[in-house]
Amino acid sequence: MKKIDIFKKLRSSGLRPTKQRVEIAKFLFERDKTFHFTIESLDKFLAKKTTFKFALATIYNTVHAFKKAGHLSEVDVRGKKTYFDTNITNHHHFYDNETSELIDIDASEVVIQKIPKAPNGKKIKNIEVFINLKN
Amino acid sequence: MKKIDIFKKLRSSGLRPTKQRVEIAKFLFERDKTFHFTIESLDKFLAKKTTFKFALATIYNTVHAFKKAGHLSEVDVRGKKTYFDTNITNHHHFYDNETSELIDIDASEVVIQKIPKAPNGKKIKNIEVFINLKN
DNA sequence: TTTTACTTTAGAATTATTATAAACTAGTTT
DNA sequence: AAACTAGTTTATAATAATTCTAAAGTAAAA
Repeated sequence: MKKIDIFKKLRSSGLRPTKQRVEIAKFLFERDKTFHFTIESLDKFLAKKTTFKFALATIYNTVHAFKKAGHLSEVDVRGKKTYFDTNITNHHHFYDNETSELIDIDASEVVIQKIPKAPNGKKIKNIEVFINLKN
Repeated sequence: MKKIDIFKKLRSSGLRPTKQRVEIAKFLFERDKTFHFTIESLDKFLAKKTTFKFALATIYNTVHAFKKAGHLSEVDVRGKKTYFDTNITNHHHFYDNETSELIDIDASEVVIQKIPKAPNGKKIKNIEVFINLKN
């Protein structure tokens, strides 16, 4: 993804392309594979990669802005920290408890044959399959 | 579940049947349906139901002791609070985002036809299906 | 009944996250 | 290009959930 695309992505989401947002967006979206992270890990990655500093609050703000704009999704993982995912398509996850690592599973790789119907008055919003791994 | 069973349950898990643990165990396990709760909600329920006080730390300790002993399971729910479940069988959940409520789905009600194989060196520990609900 | 090891408790500490308010900056207007 | 305006970053404070700590209490063993 080119710089100009980053700018477009931000603009189209009503986000001003500030120095920090561009840097975070480049780090998150200029890659081939999907990327999973927590705010803490993102902060560390950015500290290594770039010269200028990011306030933690800025990282929180920016990541949530991206999430709100639909550029990131949030993943349900047991634990205290919130995990984010650059893969915003409908998909599932492996979770490796030993390494606390998430691995994407393409939606086509999981076929569900039978599912209960939603309780009265409710509809199914989405189905998440979470496969816990062990060694 | 009778009081004597509660005692046995605690004993067999290496837990001394103290006043607090017995009271919490009775509240959690003397019921027909499975029960979902957070520490905060359990604290409120106990405050209503019983006369003596429970330190929050005791509730945390006791719930974690029950979990460690296999009497409770923890549920992956996005958000800050940790959810627990008195249903320790292999099963799935509906999650109602409007009410923050969990509803059990029996394992037999979900049939998965296709699943990817675990990454090299890893094995599948368990599969959790999480169905998000909307109105 | 004395002892010992485990528990409870209140409060402090920690961790993740969100709020705040001042300083700053991008984009627009002049 | 200078001035303006609205959105942004920052450091720090506040909040929320959870864990830690050390003293006081209690169950079970001796």
